[in-house]
Amino acid sequence: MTLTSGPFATAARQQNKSARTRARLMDAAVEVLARDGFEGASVNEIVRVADVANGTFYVHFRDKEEITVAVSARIISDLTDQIDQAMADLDDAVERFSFATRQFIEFACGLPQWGWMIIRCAPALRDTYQPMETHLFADLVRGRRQGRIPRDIDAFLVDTIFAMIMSALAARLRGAAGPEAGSRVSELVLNMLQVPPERAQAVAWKAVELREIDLPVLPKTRIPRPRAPVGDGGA
Amino acid sequence: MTLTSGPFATAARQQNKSARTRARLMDAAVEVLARDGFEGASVNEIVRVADVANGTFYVHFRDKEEITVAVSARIISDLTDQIDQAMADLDDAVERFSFATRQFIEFACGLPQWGWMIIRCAPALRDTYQPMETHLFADLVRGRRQGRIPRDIDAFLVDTIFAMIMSALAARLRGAAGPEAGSRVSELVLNMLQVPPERAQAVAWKAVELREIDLPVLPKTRIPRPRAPVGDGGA
DNA sequence: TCCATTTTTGGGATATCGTTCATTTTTGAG
DNA sequence: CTCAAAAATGAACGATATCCCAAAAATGGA
Repeated sequence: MTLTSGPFATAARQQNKSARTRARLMDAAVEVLARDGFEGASVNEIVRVADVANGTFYVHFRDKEEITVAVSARIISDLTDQIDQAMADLDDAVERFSFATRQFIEFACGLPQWGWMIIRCAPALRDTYQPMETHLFADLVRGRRQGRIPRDIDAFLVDTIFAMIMSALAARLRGAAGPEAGSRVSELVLNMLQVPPERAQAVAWKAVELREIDLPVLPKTRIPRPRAPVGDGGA
Repeated sequence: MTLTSGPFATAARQQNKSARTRARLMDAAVEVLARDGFEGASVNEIVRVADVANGTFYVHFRDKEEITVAVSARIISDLTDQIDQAMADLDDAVERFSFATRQFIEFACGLPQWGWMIIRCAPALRDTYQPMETHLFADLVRGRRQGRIPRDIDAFLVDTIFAMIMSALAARLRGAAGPEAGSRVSELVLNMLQVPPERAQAVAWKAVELREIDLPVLPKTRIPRPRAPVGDGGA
């Protein structure tokens, strides 16, 4: 099954053993969380999938929540970084929104386990997933300031938009919607924001070159072992 | 704690012992499902809350899924019945939509456990909750036919709208939104459907008399014991 | 090659899970 | 009240959960 494959394991292949084991646990966690959801997942199932002894888990993580947060935070951070980078040259906030939405959905479809994991864990770990909404918020406020979004932006609205995007992703993952899902939900959101319909449609359906997100996880190049004089027990 | 209170238990107070125990289990299930979600809920926890012996559970239900479906189906059915009834005199589909949405959110806020339970179980039991979307679908198609909703209606769109309503309900339940949540999300949906903005606003914010949903569960008036020569299992 | 350090191991303590079923308690018609 | 039918009980079972820790294995610099 999932032995040394998986995005985290692949990215950690050059690192020391501890990091590699940690990465395998994280890959396994994604698989289990995607399948069973946060409440339904168990540490035992994660170590089983990772093909690692159960005691090993507790060397790396305190409990289910910690590994979930670790995995989620890493995925969110890498994903938003890469999407930000891919649209570095886009100034128009409306186009940015549509691009990011489409890129996000298509990406999460390429790694369905990541998609499902996000969908099933976001409600249970709201503050961990907050950065995604914050990003969204920022772009929308920008569009408002640019005069391209007539409607006022606030937290309730951003929450609503986030729910719409997640719903579209879920539909896509379960096969109820095709690749057009991103454009459709983009257009719906822009209509909701009272962007002129012609413009909403033009932006949402404009052909864009969706980047193939590198490898979801970049190694973060950590040197194997710098120099560790004495062990000290933290809190 | 939750001894003989709870909506199901109250409604079953006049029925035979079996029905009363069943009702207590259902009340307890709602409490546990609201707190722990579907995957996280356990039969043991349900019987603990219901203050009933563990073996008793299996006299009434096969497993966790069965009681969840039973509870959900009953709640959905009662709720949609009552909302339908409350808007029997409303013809305009746009007004019907806004009314139903607002009534639904306010109702689920009055019984927060029911609200949380719906939010946390709907994703896991999609087909059980399908009737809600079907109702929504019907009203929207009606509005389309009436010429009041310019945008075409399809499953993807209804899914999106459902997600928006659930999101608004969640915001309301967690205290992030006030009583205006229903009107806000109504207006957003109507904008999305390309209903003229003035009309959307007028309909969504029009003062309506929200009915206090009776007792969520009506007894279904089953005579305590009519005369039962042989037991028969109705579907 | 050797060996101190890092890392993994897997079994054990303890708790809870779902489920069954022989037994006890409750119910209500006669 | 009597007593057969209906309902509820809770002890007991095996599976599985979390978490810890003494011991074994792997690692990598000298």
